[in-house]
Parts: sequence; C-alpha cells; structure tokens
Amino acid sequence: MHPELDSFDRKLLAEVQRDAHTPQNELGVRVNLSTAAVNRRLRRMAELGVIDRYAAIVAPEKVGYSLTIITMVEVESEQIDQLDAMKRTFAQCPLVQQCYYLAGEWDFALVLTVKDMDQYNELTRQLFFSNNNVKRFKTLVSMDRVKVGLGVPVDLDE
Amino acid sequence: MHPELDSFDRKLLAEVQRDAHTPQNELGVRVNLSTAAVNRRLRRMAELGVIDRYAAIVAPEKVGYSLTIITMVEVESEQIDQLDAMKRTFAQCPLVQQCYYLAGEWDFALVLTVKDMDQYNELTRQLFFSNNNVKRFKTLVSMDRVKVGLGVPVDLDE
DNA sequence: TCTGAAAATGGACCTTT
DNA sequence: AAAGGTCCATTTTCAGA
Repeated sequence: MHPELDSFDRKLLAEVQRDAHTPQNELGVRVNLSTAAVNRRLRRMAELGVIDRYAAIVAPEKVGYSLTIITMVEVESEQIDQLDAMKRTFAQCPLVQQCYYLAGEWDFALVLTVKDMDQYNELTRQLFFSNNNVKRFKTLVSMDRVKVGLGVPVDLDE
Repeated sequence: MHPELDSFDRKLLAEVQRDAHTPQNELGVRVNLSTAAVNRRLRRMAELGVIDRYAAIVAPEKVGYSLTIITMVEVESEQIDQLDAMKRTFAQCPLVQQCYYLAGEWDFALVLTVKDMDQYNELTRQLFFSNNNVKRFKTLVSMDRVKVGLGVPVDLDE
C-alpha cells in the first residue's frame, strides 16, 4: 500500500523534517550511510511524494501577523457543489493557513493568521457574513501557539 | 518593531515558502536581483528569525498517518504550573502536530495525526483520560485536509 | 561505495547611491 | 554607511563507474 520505507528512510525523514538544510554528508554520518545513498533516498522519497516539498517556515509574528485564530464554521447546505465552492474560497485566501472539513457538529475548522482583530473582523465579513451558505461560526482566539508544525511521526522502530 | 523587510525580501519570502529548493540564481531572476544579493537577504532573514527554519513537508498519508483529528480540550484548573505541564505534554507528543492555547470556552485545540481510530483511542487514554487536569474533550474528525500549511502571507505591495 | 563533474552557496572586493 | 554587482573559493549535490 504505502511505498516501502526502511529504517534509514525513516531516520532521514525525521532529520529532514526538523531541518532540511543539513547537508547530505552530515545526514550520512547521522544515519550511518554514505552521502550518495542519502542523496538517492531523499530523491526517491521526493519522487514518491513522501516528501511533498521543501519549504521555508516563516515566523508570523516577525512579519506582523501576530494573531492566530481558529474559526469553526457550520454550513447551511451540504450539497457537494456548495461545499466545493466553500473549500475553494477558504483554500484561496492567503490568511487561511489551514482548513479542515469535518464530520459532526461543525463543518469546517480554519486556522487563520492575521495582523490584528481589525483584520480578522474584515476577514469575517469577507468569508462568513457575505457567504450565505455559512449558518454560523465561532471564533477561538489563540493566546499561545504551543506547538506549530506539520511534522509527521516516523516510527523509528518497526 | 519588526525587522525592516523591503519588497525584495517579501518577494523572496513568498517564493521560498512555496519552494525552498529553488536555487538562488533562479530566485534572483524572479525578483530581479543578483545571486549574491539573494544569498545575503536570505541569510539575513534567517538570522533575524524571520525565516525560522527550512523543513521537508511530508505527506502523512504516504507514511501511514491517514487520519487527521482536531481535539478540543477543557481543563480543570488554569493554574500556571498545571497549564505549563499540559503544554509540555502536548508539545512532546509526536502525534500532536499542533497545539494552541485558547481564550474562551475551550482551553486547547490540538491537531493530531494518527494512523487510525485505534491509535487515536489509545492516545486519548494517554493524553486525556489519564490526565486529571482534563475536564472534558471533544473529538472532531477531519474528512478532508482542504488546505494544510504554515504559509504566512507577505504583503507584496506596501 | 568511490570519484569526479556540475551546480549552488557564500565570501572578498569593488562600485554605486 | 548601506546595499548591489562581479568574480572566485568552497561546499554540496548528484551521476557514472
């Protein structure tokens, strides 16, 4: 089902999720592999899509986006095309960092980065009030981004 | 307050958040700067902490973590040391991708990646049931990761 | 795994504003 | 001074034997 990843691959994944700028020879000494082997394995995992991409992680507060907000959204209609339209709207908005479509009471959870409450207020009009498929929404203000990342666990044993 | 970022810096940030593997000479032609200037600016932003780090983004479903769950947690006591202990617990758990400490009804929102419901069930025991500072928690199952990222908007104008 | 070529990074130095 | 550009040394990546 999944591509075969052996224990070397998984160790590499763990390293490279933490810091993608570690040179491959250094990775080699850490996982006990030659530079070339590291290179081949990383390339392979990128081709397989296991490694989706490499990205710079920017500290939001350093660029003026110091407010993180989580918004729960309930929709009026769950018709596919309505939902798809909403998903597209949310996905396209640069202030929406993350959007999950949920089972249960709430239909969407959004993680938003904004400069301040004013900006959130405006966003609120744009995304929710002016969208007549939004039945209600609930705003949760983050006081502390305790842990933020996209790290996927890798089972180093097994 | 924030470090000064001019329009070149912001363009670079946008590029590099999307794909950190673009070579600096290519970045140079895109933003109209020499390779050396690109290099200096990226390094400076890394030193300033604007660029927190570079990371490989792994596709969770490709490594067997195909379930994303959002859990809301309400605590019993909001004493600082109790809270800190919880924050540490959550932050340390590899299955916890993200953890936000919230104002209002719920105290924490967690974004979790797990293999399946069994694993979530077990995690639930470990993190919530066996923690007597957890008053209650609510599980929201994600059916679609509509948008997932840590991208911070950069104001290309201004 | 080793070796070497090609590419990318990063520093020195000079020039422009 | 502050920042850009060019050129060069070093480091890193990556393919072939």
